Amino acid sequence: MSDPGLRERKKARTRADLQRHALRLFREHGYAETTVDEIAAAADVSRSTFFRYFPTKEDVVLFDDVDPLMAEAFAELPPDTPLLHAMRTGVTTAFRRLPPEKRELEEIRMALVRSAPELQAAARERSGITVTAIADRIADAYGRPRDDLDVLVFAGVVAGARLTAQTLADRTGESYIDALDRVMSRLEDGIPLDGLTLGSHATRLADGLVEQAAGSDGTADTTRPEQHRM
Amino acid sequence: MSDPGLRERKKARTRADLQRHALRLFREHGYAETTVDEIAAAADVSRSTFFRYFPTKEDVVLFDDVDPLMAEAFAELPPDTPLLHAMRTGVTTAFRRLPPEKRELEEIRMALVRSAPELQAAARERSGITVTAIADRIADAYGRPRDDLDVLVFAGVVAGARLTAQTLADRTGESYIDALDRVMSRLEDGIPLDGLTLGSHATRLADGLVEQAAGSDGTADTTRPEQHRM
DNA sequence: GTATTTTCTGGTACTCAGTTCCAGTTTAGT
DNA sequence: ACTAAACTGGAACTGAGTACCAGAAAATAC
Repeated sequence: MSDPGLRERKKARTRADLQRHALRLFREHGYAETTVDEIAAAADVSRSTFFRYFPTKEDVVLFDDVDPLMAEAFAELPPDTPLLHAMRTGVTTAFRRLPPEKRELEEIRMALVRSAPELQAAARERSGITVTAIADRIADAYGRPRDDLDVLVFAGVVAGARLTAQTLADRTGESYIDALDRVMSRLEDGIPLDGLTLGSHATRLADGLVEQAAGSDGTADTTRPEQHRM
Repeated sequence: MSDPGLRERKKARTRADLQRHALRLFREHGYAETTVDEIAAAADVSRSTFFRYFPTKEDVVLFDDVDPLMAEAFAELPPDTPLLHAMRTGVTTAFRRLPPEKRELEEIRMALVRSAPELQAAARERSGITVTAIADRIADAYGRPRDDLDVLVFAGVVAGARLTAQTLADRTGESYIDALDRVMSRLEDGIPLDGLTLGSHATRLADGLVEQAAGSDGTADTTRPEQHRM
C-alpha cells in the first residue's frame, strides 16, 4: 500500500471527478434531470467509463464512508450499554468522527437523497437500514433465531427511527445525525403518544387514509399525472 | 351510478386482465425477467394500452383495493381506542373484510412484492407506509404541527412495524395481516429487548454492521470488485 | 530500451422502461 | 344516423443499463 502507482492514482481521480461533477449537476438541475451522458461529458470521460466506476446512476450519490467507523464506535461502548442506546450512540459518534470535510459532503449527499424519492429507497437498502439486516445482526450476535419476534420488532423500531430522522432532518433543516439523536433518545423513554386515544379524530384520520387510493374500481380516472414529483 | 356502461365494463376487464396476466407471468418467470411487451401480448393489447392503464410496470403489482376499507374500519372504532391499537385494528379489520378472492390476490401480490426488492420500496411509497404520510395524517387530525417530534417518532414506529410485518410474513410464511397483528400487539406492550445490554456482543454486532457495505445483493454479477474503496 | 502482458478506455450496438404524438376505431349522446 | 368524446394501436423518441471489442496506456519482463 506504500506505492499507489500511476494507474491507481488516475482511477481515484477519475472516480472523484465523476462524483464531484455528478453531485454538482444534481444540485444545479436535479437528479432526474441530469443524464449520465452529461455527467460523463462534464468529467471528460465516456459513458462506458462512468458505468465502469458506478454500476448505476444511483451509486454516484450513494457512496458511504461511515460504516467502518460505526463498527469501531460500537466496539468501544461499555458492555452495560442498553441496546437501544447503543444503536443510537454507535451511529452518531461514527458520524461525528468523520473528518469535517467528509462530514459536510455526507450532509450534502443526504440532502440530495432526501430530495429524490427514487434515491431514498436505494439508500436504505445499501446502508443496511433494512429491518432484515438489523434483525439478523442482533439475532446472530445474541444467538437468537432469525425470526425471533422481539428481535424483529426491535429492529423495526430502529429502522423506523432512521426513517423518521430523515423526515425530521428534511423538515426542520437540522442535520441527520442531530435528528437521529433526538428521535432515538425520545424512543428510549418509550413509544410516544401512547396514552392518546382516537377521540373524535377517527373520521379525520380515516379521511386522510382514503385519498391515498383514488382508483379502486373501474371508475378510476384514466391516468394519474401526479406521480413523480421532483 | 347503477349503470356501469359498456365502456366502463371493458376498461375494468382490460385492467383486470392485464393485472392477472402480469401477476401470473411474474410468478412464473420473475418480475425483472418479464417485460411489459410480454404482459401486453398475454392480455392481447398493445404496449401503449398497458401504460395507459398502469403508468409504470410497478403499478400493475402495486394496485390494491384495501385502502378505502381501511378508512371505513377506522371510522367505526370507539373513541377511547388508544392510537397504537387503532393503527393495528384499522389495518387488520380492513384486510379481513376483503372478499375472499380479493384477499387471496392481495396475499399473492404482497408475496410478490417481498420477492422483488425494487418493488418493496415502491410499495411503501404508494401505500402510504411512509413516515411522512402517517405522521401528517395524525398531526392534521390532532391539530399538531407537522414536525412535532412525538408524532413523527410514533409514525416511525408504525412504519417500522409494517416493515417488520413484511419481513416476518416472508420468513414464517404466515399471512401479512397475521404478522402485522403480532408485531403491533407486541409493540403495545412497549419496545422489546429494552432491558438487554450490549454485554460481550458488541464486537460481533459491529462486525455484522460493516460487512453490510461490501456485498450481499441478490442481483447477478456486475462489476463491483472494489466499490467503496480507494 | 524494447517487448509482452495486463488493465483501462472509448465506441458501437443492443434491450427495456417510459413518453409523446397521431391516426383510426369504438362508444356515448342527441 | 351523426357528431363529439374517449379509447386503441403504432411509430418514433429518450435515457438507463448491458455486452462486446478494438485500441491505448500502464505495469512487468527481458
